[in-house]
Amino acid sequence: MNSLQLSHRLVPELTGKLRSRYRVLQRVYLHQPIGRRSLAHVLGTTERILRADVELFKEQGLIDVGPLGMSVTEAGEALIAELDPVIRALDGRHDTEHVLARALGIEHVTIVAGDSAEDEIVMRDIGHAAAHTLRSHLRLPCTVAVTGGSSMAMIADMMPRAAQPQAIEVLPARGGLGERVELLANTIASQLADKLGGTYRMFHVPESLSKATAERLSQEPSVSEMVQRIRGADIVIHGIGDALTMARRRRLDDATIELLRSRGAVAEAFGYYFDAQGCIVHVMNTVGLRLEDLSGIRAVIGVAGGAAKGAAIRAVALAYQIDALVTDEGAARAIIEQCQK
Amino acid sequence: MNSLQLSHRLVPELTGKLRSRYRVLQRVYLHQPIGRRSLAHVLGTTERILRADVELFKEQGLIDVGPLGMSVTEAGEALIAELDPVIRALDGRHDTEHVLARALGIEHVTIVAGDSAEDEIVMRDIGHAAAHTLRSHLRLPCTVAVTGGSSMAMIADMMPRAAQPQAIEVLPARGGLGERVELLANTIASQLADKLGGTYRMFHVPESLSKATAERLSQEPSVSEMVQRIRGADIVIHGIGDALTMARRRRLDDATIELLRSRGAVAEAFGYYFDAQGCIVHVMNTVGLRLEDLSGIRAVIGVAGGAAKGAAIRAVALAYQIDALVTDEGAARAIIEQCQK
DNA sequence: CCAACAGGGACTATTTGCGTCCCGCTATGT
DNA sequence: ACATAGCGGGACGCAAATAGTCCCTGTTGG
Repeated sequence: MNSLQLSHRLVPELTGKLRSRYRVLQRVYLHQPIGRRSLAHVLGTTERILRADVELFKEQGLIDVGPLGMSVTEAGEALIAELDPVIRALDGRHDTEHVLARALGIEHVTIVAGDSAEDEIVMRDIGHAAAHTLRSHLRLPCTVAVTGGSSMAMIADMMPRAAQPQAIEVLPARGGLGERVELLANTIASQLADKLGGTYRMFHVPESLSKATAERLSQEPSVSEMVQRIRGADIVIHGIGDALTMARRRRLDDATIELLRSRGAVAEAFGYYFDAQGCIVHVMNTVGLRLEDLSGIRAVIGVAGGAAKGAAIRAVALAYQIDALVTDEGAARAIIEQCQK
Repeated sequence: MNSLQLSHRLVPELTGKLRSRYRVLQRVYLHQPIGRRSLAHVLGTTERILRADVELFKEQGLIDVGPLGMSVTEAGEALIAELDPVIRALDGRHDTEHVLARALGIEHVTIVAGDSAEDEIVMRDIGHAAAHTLRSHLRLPCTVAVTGGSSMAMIADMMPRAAQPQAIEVLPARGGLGERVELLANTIASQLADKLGGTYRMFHVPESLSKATAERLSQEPSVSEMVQRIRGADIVIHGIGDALTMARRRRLDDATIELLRSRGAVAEAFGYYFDAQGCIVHVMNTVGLRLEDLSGIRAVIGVAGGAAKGAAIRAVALAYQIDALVTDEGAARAIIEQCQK
């Protein structure tokens, strides 16, 4: 029982204020630089009510105010980091993390507050937490394989920039997925490498190949070398998608979509589609990381948020061994509900 | 850095409330049963302002309200105990304790909030803390020697009653001191033994004997046996007095008082008078514990509070080895001031 | 050069907190 | 047995802190 929980008995209004102020400070951090007005809009409160908080933060030296808006100082950033586990324990996320860890057989689960489906900024927080998780798993020298997707893009965005070059190589886990360039694994690998002070390699392989073409392509020396590198990565960090959403985003043909639907596909991860029991129901014909490679990889990190992702997360956790999961309260609730059924 | 100190950055108004509420709850505990009106009077606030706190405590199940007033529940008592170190650290007493411990060469110093000279209830708190200290030093079976005085009486009063008999023998350290029966070492020994579930022995020896009579008395078998027991005690817990105050209370003759004054006596403990350097300037001719016996005793616990006792505490700390000191902020401040001179 | 958004100030409405006075109840002492 | 002192709790009204609203000025970026 820590001192805060004890104090809660004597000053119950404490926790509410602490949480709300933490939330405000964290939002400033995630949005910085940002003005009071937009912050108020984002947080769903009024501007006036934020002024009290902002003035407090300012005199505590937690934020700087500039012409572009507010941004948190180093001290503020440190406070956010130090207070994170406190808040986490305070609203029971710490307990939920353990429940989830046991239910899914994942060693380390991190749940950020909110639901990224309802509030897009929660995605940034997931990115922040996932960046932290990734960094904690790095052991130099190190090869990191990444997938595409919005969660992954956010990780690269929220990753703090390394002061010095580091012996890290970032690779895309598979050929291109998705259509928007900023969500491609190649793009994300380059951004992440940039932030980490490491190097990256691109991997240009078209999607939806015929099986024969894919195999021939794999035998090309340049491709084959990349595939070797990827399969020998130390860390894989990947998004977890909803099967049908991903299928549509990849413009799969109607027949395949119907196949997925009929086989009860709920989850997608690096080109594999899984049903609720974690069985593979479909595989994309692309080149790169295969499911069977995962067992040889030191750390497999999954990232996904939003209530709709609950089923998908649970499915992939059944399908293969995940070492660390970063998600949000929305997804966590959904998973726990599913497990109780 | 604990969670409360971290939270203080985001919710600074919190600590003030926590402290004041803790103070209120603690006062209820020390005065129980007590009504809102008298509590308000004691705390120097208004009744109305306490109502908010009291209602909170009630709904938190920390106090019971009865026709005789309020009293704290077991849960409340536990909370007070658990929160004590938190508050102690919060208002810097924890640091002061370490400063004092180093300055006086005492291993364990406990400082309770307030000044018992200004507020008599602080004496109860000292008693409470000293009772706790004493209990923490008990190793059964155990012999405890006690002196007289108001501090000591308060310890017996605040000592929680043991559920079962325990192998503890409580003895008066020396012959009777003081005039009021409730402050006599014999009385306190019996009360303390009662609370601890132990046994006690009385020791009736008149004060201010001639040296010859005292020596003859010591050779009486019954007296001699008691003296042996006392000198072999495991724990000595004693009050520390101001020299002149004690001299007057014991109705010493004017010549002796003048002697004490001329020799710069500032402190008194179990019949010995010390100057500011800790040198013995006078000894009462009574029978019982001698200064030289202290070195063979496992734990010597000193208890004294109030700004006026500062010099006395410092003097006895120089005179002999004290293992644990229980005092208040008033005395602590006085000691630190003295040391800086 | 101007539109947009930044922080900060001023005024008002609302809520909360607190002082004050009162009542009914129950132990306690005569 | 009764009077009384002390208990908790209710009610009302004022004052102060809090929050809503509107406005002003400076900076930035197209």
